[in-house]
Amino acid sequence: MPELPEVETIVRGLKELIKGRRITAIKVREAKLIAYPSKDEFINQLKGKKIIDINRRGKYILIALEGNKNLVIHLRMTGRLLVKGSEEPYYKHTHIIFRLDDDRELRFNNMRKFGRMYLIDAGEWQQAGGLAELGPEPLSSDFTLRDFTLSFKNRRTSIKALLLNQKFIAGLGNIYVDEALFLAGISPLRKADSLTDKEIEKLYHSIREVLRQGIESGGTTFSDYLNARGGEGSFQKKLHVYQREGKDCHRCQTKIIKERVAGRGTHYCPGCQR
DNA sequence: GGCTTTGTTTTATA
DNA sequence: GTATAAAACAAAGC
Repeated sequence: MPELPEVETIVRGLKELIKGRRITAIKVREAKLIAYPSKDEFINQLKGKKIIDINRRGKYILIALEGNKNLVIHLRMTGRLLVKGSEEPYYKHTHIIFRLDDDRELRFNNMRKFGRMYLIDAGEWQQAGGLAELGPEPLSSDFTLRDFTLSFKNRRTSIKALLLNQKFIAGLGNIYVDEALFLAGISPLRKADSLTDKEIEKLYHSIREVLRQGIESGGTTFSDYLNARGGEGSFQKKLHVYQREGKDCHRCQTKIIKERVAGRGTHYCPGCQR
């Protein structure tokens, strides 16, 4: 599940591998993955464009192209962006292929076909799904404890649901929300406005810490996630609660519980998360 | 063939 | 308009 650390790892890989390259041809084998504009427009506008830079906003990948165009990509659950030599065999579920001018290819692989691509002009960010409405970047220096604390006002939903809300904070998904709440010692069932200022501060630091560690480990690979080179991440070895149902808590040896919270599989330690 | 998975959007309700 | 919860949706693997 590509969340902020996985997307960041992919973006860093793409910067090294394809920045400055030119797109010479596009093959679209599954047109529904292009959300905007039409398939024909998408191909026509991309052909021949040079890749200026690659960046990230929340879980969105932003590929800046010459001519003020931006290729925006969301991987959703099972999306991969892989850079391969054009002679290398395709993985299963390779749906869109960008041929580059150095005889390599950028391949959009997507088992469940949930991922989406958007090709937009400079002023068209509204066209790219929820990109324009994202909340703050948790690792940015602009993301202050003061703003985070203030944003809890009048929020009565569960802390789990709130942290998954991309308009509230960008980039967290099911894995890193569960891990951040464990580090902070806060139960996912708590109502957001029941958190004390001290708990919010703990959570603020936990979110940033777990995301930094996730990036340092190159992301979490359970079944699908791979970086741009096709390599796996290693953060799955450092998880405290996610996918550890029934196992002993690393801190207090209580058995980890899994239950549905906010409609999602939610893992936590009833011993040290209150 | 029903169940599971998650990120996001949609819908209904207060 | 805002906040929230629940449902819907995407599709493949088991």
